[in-house]
Amino acid sequence: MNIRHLTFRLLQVYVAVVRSGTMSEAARRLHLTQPTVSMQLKRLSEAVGEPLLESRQGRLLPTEAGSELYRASREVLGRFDDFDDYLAALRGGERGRFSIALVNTAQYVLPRLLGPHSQAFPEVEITVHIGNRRQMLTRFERQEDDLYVFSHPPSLAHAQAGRFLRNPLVAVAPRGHPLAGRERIDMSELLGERMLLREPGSATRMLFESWLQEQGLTLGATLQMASNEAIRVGVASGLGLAVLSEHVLPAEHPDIVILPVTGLPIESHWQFIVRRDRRLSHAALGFLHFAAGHLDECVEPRFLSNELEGLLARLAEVRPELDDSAN
Amino acid sequence: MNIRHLTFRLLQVYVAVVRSGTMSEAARRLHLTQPTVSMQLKRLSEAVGEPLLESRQGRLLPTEAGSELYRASREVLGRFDDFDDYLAALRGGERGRFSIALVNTAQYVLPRLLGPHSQAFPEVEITVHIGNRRQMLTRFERQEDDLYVFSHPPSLAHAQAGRFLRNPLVAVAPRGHPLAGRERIDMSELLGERMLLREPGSATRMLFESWLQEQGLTLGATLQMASNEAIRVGVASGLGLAVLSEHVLPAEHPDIVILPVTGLPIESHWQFIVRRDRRLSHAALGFLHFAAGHLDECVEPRFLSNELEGLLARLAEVRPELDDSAN
DNA sequence: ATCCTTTATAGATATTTATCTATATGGGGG
DNA sequence: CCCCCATATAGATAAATATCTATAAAGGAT
Repeated sequence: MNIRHLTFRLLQVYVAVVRSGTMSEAARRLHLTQPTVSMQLKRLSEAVGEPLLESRQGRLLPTEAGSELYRASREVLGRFDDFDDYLAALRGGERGRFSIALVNTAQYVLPRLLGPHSQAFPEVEITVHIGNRRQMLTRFERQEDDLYVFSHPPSLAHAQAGRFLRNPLVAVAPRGHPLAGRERIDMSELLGERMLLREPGSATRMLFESWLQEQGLTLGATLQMASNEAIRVGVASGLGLAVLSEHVLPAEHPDIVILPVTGLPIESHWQFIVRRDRRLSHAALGFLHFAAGHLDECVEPRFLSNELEGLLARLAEVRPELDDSAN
Repeated sequence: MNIRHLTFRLLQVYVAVVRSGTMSEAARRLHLTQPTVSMQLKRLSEAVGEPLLESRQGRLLPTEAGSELYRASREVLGRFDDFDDYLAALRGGERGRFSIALVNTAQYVLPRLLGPHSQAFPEVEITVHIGNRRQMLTRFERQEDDLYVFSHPPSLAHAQAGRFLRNPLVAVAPRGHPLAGRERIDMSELLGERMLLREPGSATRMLFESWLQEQGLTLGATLQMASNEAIRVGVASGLGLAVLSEHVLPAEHPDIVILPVTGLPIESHWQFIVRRDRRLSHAALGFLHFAAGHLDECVEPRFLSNELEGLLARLAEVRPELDDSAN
């Protein structure tokens, strides 16, 4: 049997003929003319190298080889119908896989979105990468992930961004600190205190430092710690003060107070970043849609800042071009 | 996904590419040029409507959709490989189905061939039809079977024949009959006896009657019985004499004797008859081959008359033309 | 940066496919 | 014996397929 010139269409026609028992009838069902069907069948028969049908009292009945071909055809066509379903699920974002890279601080809120999404789409497999801003930038350059979360996007030449959450940086002190009761504090008053800082390369530190520079201030004593968690605990236990994302504080934080420093909080926003040059997986796109629609149910209202619809709209515009050129 | 323009060839190429991880390598293996493979892949990708492969550190790795397509392709190609095996078995006569129509008398010997054949090819399903000559002729006209066994073939315009077994008709009498001890008997001496005859339309009766006519003889009293079995028992129990196929007698037949009538036995031969206008199923052809090769092991040497090789040679000649025109 | 390998695109062509209309052929039922 | 339905063949054509060679572009490794 010569499999080379076997098309799925041919099998469809054949199945239709076996089902209806006559070529003319099959032709009508397939919206083809009878000679067309006749030819197709002849081709198929030649490809197989055996007669497939024989006329018995006006009906076309499959021969031995024909019956087996019919079985094979149905299985094969069925398999590709399944594949079609699979594709549909993939396209609907109900299935598939994507990876997302977060800067450290975002890990305090992203689970609020990822959790409900997994609930809604259990077939979608998500890989989360967490690290500081510098590490995330490297991943971004290497195009290792579908989605990225930054406060300040890297060059937008190759990417598009959409804000979704406020990320205010606040100054914190241990409960009982001398400044804790004050109604208004100037940053300069804090410079004498030891400040706990994240490592260079952290987004929080970067933001804080550039804000200080704007204010023309310089830090006194500092202590570097590699995680927000460590800093929070450090502050609570009197190691020093710090400026960090409000999201890092638990809902209840009896041992820590936020200082009403003039000029704070430093406002920043987390945003989803999507590379322009990498095709976004359906699953990732599905997640963005999910986030756009359910963000308000997943985070506290005061942090809401949902500009994802805009991002989705822009993505939808660019997509078609990519579709054709892609691989 | 547009299944219309999906060919098996395309899937083969795709599978080769996924396996080797590069298009160039796949092209070499398939004895194609690299641009060819590139184009094919592009077409496939368009048919599916999704990118299938992405380049990761120099290797082409399937995307989510690509992996599923790979799975589907392998299953589908595998299914058709199986179909190919099935066809091969069919062609080799190892599998399939055929039907054979026998005149009554032949049922005493045909099982000797059919049995061993079934032993050798258990996957071949055989339908046997048995009746008298007239019934078999009707089946033959209607092309209801693959093979027929006659002593005297019908018009050979639409058929080919090959002898395979002597079918001598002998005169029999009950043991102890007055003529039983004689060394030579003339047929005319038997005409006074009552003769047991098969029904009109039976081959045995037809042969016997035409022989009588040649000899210018006419029967006296007759008694008609519908089966060879009945006649044999009838003769044994003294109902009369008969002329019947030697094959009808069991190996040991203590209550019946064969009379040495001058001019007997009437020589005839059984032959396999194959219609020219109906394509012979592989299974039937396989049986003829089997018969040609194993006849001598299956029947007593004195009945042997194997001219099947000639039939097979003639069939092999005609076949090719049919092959093309056959549906 | 530069070279090598891999992939993609362009341009070309013979073949095949998919499909039609018109017509011939053939087998059963009255 | 003729008519009707089904099937097959012929002839035609636009589209697509399968392939090639030559060349450009892209991505990694040195």
